[in-house]
Amino acid sequence: MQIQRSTPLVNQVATLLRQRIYSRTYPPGERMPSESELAQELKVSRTTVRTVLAKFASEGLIFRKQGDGTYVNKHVREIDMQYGGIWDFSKLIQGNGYHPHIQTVSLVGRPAVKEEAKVLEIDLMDNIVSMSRLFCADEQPVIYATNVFPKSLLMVDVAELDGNLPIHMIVQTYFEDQIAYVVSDIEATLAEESTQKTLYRERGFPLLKLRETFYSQDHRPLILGTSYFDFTVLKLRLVQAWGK
Amino acid sequence: MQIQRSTPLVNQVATLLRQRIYSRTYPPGERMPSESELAQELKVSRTTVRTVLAKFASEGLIFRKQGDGTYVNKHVREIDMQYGGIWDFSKLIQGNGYHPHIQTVSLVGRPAVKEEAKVLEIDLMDNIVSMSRLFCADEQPVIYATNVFPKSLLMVDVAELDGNLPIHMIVQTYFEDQIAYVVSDIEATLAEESTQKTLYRERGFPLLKLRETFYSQDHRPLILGTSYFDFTVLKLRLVQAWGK
DNA sequence: TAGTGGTCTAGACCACCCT
DNA sequence: GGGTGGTCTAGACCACTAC
Repeated sequence: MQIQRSTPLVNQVATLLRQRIYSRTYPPGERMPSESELAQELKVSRTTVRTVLAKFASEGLIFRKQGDGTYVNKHVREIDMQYGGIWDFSKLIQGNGYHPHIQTVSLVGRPAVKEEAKVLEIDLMDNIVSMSRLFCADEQPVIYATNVFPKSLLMVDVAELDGNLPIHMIVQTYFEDQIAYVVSDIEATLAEESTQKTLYRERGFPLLKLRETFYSQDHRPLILGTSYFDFTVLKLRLVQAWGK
Repeated sequence: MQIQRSTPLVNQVATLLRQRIYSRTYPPGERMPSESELAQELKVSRTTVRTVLAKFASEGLIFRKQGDGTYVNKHVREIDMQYGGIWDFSKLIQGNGYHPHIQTVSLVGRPAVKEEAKVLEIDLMDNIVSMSRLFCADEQPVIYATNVFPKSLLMVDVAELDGNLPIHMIVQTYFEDQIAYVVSDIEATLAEESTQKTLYRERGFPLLKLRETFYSQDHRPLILGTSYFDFTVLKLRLVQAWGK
């Protein structure tokens, strides 16, 4: 009868409309119902509908033409891939159509070196935890990622860490904190014997290198990540909508 | 010709608050005035203020804590850089602190090859225009970009093209159209003699390769771009805010 | 002209955080 | 308890596009 109020209306509406778009109830490239029609059908205010549509537009999922209507992006499939951000590697692998698998290569504690201390805003030689993991797409290794973080953030013993969790779940579970934003520098590099040869490709093969810093809501750096990325298997794709 | 309409309130508010944030009137990491205070001071509704703050939050410029307040991101400086998107190379160069300069290397018409025809959704051998440009940061070459597009989109003669314009201005001026969104695939590659050697670095130097497709509002592909990017000079940095 | 999205308002109640 | 952001409403007018 009435819509449940357990979760916010905007979220419910967003979930519903997203489903309709991905299930082609509103086909790619076609015009979808007007704001007023949606508001009437879902028994919510036009403002609530607009909040959701604005978010979709900023993701590039839909496009809106004043005086005309709202259209579903013809290339939804490609956008689907990057939904969730480029730094959630498991989701990225799924988005590329593979089944993700994480293998923990090493998990050790050691003192921080200069650059780590600087980025993580801790003292030189403070204890940090370094976790190296190999992400596989259908058993094929595609990303080699090393994350380091201050040991002081850990609420549990290092041995208790579950290396299969995505990074934001690790923060949530073991730090009792939340990732608020990520700053990623994208570079290119060559596969070196020391780290990548056995994992990926022959020496000298070009790889993408991601240097990521994860921050909490109060701007504290939580994790410093360095990842090597085989783009021949996994597409690193961004969709950017113009303006606002 | 001047447009009559006064600028929308949300845009005015957005511009003002952005200035205050970048000029440190609201210092990085500090709490800024509440929504109600801002609404009162600027004599607009709280909804209008919230629309602007929501946009800022999605950019990672501010963070909001329910029951507490709104905080300016401590790392505003770094976020500044990517504001405007990663595909406006002139802005990107400016964001890195350099003065941008564009040099047109070649501008020719020719028939489309297979992949170009497919991506641009035209027939094989249809006429296209290929424009190669070198972007410099303080006279140092950093990006080599080739853009191809169907000749049929051009409203003027090829000779009239101004190679100094950013890509979205070219679309606006010569296509009488608008870029609505961009799909970018990011790859790594090695500098080759044929294209990059004289422009960038020694052969075998790792470069970023961007494959971009620019779309109009009605989902027509406008331009296919292939760019080689020297990340040692120019940082390719992304900021992603977590969920919402 | 009818209908669309774009802008904007005033006010209500809620969930949450601080002291 | 008092203030903050989060959610939501009902309604108004404007700018634009298709017909």
